[in-house]
Amino acid sequence: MNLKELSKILGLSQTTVSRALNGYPEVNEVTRKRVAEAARQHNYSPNKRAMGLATGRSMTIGHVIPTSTQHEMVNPVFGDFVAGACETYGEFGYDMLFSQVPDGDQEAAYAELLRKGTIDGLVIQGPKIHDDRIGILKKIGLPFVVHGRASGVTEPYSWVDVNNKHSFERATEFLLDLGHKRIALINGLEDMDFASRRREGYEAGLKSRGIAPDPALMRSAEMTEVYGHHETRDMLASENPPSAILSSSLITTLGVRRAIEEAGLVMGRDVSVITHDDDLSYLRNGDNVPIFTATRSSVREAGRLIAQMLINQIRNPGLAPENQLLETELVVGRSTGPALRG
Amino acid sequence: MNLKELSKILGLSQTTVSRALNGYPEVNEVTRKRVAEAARQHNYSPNKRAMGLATGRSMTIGHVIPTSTQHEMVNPVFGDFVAGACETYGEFGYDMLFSQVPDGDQEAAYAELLRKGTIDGLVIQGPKIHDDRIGILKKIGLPFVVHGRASGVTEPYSWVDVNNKHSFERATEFLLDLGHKRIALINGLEDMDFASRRREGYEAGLKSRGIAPDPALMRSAEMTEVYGHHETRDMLASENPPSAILSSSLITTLGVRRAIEEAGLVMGRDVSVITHDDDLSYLRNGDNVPIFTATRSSVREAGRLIAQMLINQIRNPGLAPENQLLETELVVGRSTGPALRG
DNA sequence: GCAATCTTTCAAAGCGCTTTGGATGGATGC
DNA sequence: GCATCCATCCAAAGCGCTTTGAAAGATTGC
Repeated sequence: MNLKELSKILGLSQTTVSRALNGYPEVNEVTRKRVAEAARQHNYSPNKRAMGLATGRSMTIGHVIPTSTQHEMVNPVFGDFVAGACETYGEFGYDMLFSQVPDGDQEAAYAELLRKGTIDGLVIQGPKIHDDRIGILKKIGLPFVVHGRASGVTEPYSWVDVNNKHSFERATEFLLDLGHKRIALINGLEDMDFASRRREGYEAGLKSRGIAPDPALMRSAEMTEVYGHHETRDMLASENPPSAILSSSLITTLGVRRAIEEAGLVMGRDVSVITHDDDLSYLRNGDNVPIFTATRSSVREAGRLIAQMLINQIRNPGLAPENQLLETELVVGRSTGPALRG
Repeated sequence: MNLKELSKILGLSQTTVSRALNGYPEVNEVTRKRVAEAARQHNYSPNKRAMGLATGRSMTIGHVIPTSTQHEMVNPVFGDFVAGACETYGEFGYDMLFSQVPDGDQEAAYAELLRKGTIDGLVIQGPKIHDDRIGILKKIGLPFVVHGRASGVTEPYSWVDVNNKHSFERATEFLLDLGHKRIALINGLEDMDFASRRREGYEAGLKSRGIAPDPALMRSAEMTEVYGHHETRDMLASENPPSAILSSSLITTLGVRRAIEEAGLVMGRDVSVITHDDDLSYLRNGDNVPIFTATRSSVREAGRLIAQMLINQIRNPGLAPENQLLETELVVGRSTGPALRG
């Protein structure tokens, strides 16, 4: 069932039927109703490819699969982020398309995506401090929104980001207020922008109380459970172990807890822990009482917001880049307590 | 730059250029080279929508976002599965498209996906024992492959599944061999096919040694960390606690461990634990020494296999449904040990 | 009552590609 | 020398939709 057949059945031209279905004004309300009814009855829905060809829009938004090339790791945040974005896309009639863009020739890959006409816009995840992709996309002229920011990029572009610096500064001060002096940071890879900002926040927090950051307490790597375990064990076994740990991801923090318990210590008493919590649907931070004290920000909600911003950018081509900074919520759980007197 | 312009530049017809680029035989090797060179030089790549319209194929494969409606949970396995599938799609020139299909009118939604011509095939995830989707898709005639099986569906269809029953039977026997008599099962939702099969395996293992399954030791819910913690705490506090636990997902198992440690017990000594491990990239089961004894099967690899099977089905329309049963590997870690003499 | 103006409808062109059904010309066979 | 065949190329139709420009009919103003 296509437009031609449907219009033949109705005894109308394709023009009229198309206009009736797309809500154009120059069509009688009576015929519009008739058309709508017939379309439903005959199970007609317009062919997207043909529509795209005729309009030049594909009603599809691209996402690039965020695999870290180093360990081919998929970001655990991915699923929830996508679910959030997808919700919004659905509302506005957009589909979501994934590609794997080879790390080598990114520019060519993006340009091809545009030329091929497969997508109307793109979401960029996991930006590094100096991220080439932003410049490339601006040059190409493909609408895009970044999930996060790239501090090294000065030209304006659209982004939605968590206020990572402030968030970790506040968490650090919270620990300082509890009397902790030796606070460790188990961070993500610090060429990633979010991780770098968290570190800045951490250091700013320490400096505000006149404490110099100790390199021995600052770790950076891909945020796995094993990593959290390894670094924590290492630091706890050192001569001057930390009394508190700030961790960049809930998964890493599970490893932190494992190491604390293996060392025969009690979390929240012997060692305080604050984690960032992306509010993943499959990994909640406890139910009623939070397991960990955490800086929380829903990545699913971020997905929704980014989708909205991108659709807005696509629909209004001349629009200036938009930005949105999300504050985290500091949730106090049972993993933090006052520093023990040494 | 489109076909028309390119052919004008080359002084050839669109037909010839198109054929040269698509590898048809009726074109001189010399001109083919010339065309290929010009295409590269002018950055030409064919418009996918136009191609799709002309060929009737969209070179796009659909995935439906697997949100459990109950808690709107995104399956943690999602990211890695998608990454695996995407790899294979990329190799064969397919794109990957996501939609959220409303739970209510699935049939209509699938039929529309087909009619709209957005996708050439579909991957179904998370099948329940009685899954309507399979019947619907067979009726509609859209090629598809199921990740998992639906025991309640008798007609043939293509699937790739883990041998869940055998896997859990073997795990149960492994625990029995260690002398454990009271073995708990912390399972996923048992209307899900995989969970139901795992339970069958668990019960078969017990029965082979003449042990009757104890309903008090069998739990079923969505596989979160909190769930694992809750059920384990509950069972350990009971009059007749289990000495071993079989858990359906690594994330749940993290909760199991937390409860064991909170109870002041040592995992692997006081309570043995075996988990299923999907080999997620962001949640490895330890590095050298596995943390948990586990039944392991890479969900990323499953993604690759399913993508291959689906592409095969799409390319050979008459083909009979294919099936592939993957065996898990039993990895022995530090979470299991001999039963203590009561 | 007739020109002017709306309202409603339509025919046809075009989006960029593939593919059918020739055309052309040189090589081949007899 | 003529018919036949093959290799190579092309013009044009068609995929299913949107959209431009025009036409037909209804309504209005004077």
